[in-house]
Amino acid sequence: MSPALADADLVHALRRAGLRTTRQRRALARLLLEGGPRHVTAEQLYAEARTHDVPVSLATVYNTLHQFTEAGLLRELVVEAGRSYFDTNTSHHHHFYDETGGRLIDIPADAVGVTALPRPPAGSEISRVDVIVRLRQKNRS
Amino acid sequence: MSPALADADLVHALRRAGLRTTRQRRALARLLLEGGPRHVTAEQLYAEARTHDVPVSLATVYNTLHQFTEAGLLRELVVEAGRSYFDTNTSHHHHFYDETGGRLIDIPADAVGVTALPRPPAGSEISRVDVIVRLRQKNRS
DNA sequence: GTACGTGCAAACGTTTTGCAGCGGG
DNA sequence: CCCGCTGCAAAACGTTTGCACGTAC
Repeated sequence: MSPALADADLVHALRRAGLRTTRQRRALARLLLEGGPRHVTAEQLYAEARTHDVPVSLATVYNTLHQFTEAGLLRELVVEAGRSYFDTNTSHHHHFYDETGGRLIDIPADAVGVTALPRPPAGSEISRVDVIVRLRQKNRS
Repeated sequence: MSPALADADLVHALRRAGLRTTRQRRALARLLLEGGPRHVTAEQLYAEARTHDVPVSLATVYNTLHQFTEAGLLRELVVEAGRSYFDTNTSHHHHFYDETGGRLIDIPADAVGVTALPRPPAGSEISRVDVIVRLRQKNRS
């Protein structure tokens, strides 16, 4: 269903990020990076790994997700209390969040204009602007 | 430091929201609504209540915050995994989030322009647009 | 009087951590 | 060979829940 990623590509991506290319990281990187942009929770990725017969523990999934995030391979999204999503699309963009189903949908960055923000407090600078458009099921009347 | 709120005002606000005017709710409402817009976590409010000799349990603080939110007296904000903030300013506006100190600062709604959003998926409508501008400590070089 | 609110402690789901052992470089 | 990574289990964290008692109305 998706173009197979060569092991060499994954190894390269990991090494560039300064991470050792362990079996688990390669497997998780493949699951994450294959098949286009995705939004996953740790639990989802963990389940997926086990489905694909990738022996990995939940703790390692969390560690790996955070390492990938620090390395710039992923972006962490917080839209709901007590749950983190990880987005494989690290470029600047925004999100719809379907509150009912817990699903995220990308919004291209250029679809949202952010004008004339107040100057950030002294000593700080903007690290990121997140726009989350929350969606509610429409009245089925 | 802040204009004392008459008990009658608090009672009125609660009754309008369809909530019984218990001692705890009156005390928490006073802490929340006195002294201008605030952003509090449940834990913060709990600590504050105890400081002010308001006997209340943490569970009741959570219950009350959610009831107030449902009643439209508060707005819940999720900016960080595993922590909810409650904003006493329920009008449409956005936020700076100081990632270092965990502090929130309001941004007036009209300082941010959101243009030409893609149409929401069929069957859903926009319930809210949250803009979070994340701040990082500037390089002290 | 009765339905709703409260307090406590225990349960919850997600995330983090401590540590012995494994394996990439 | 060594240091970083892994796995497990246990702990930590914020939050929710179940139930007996209290209280607003």
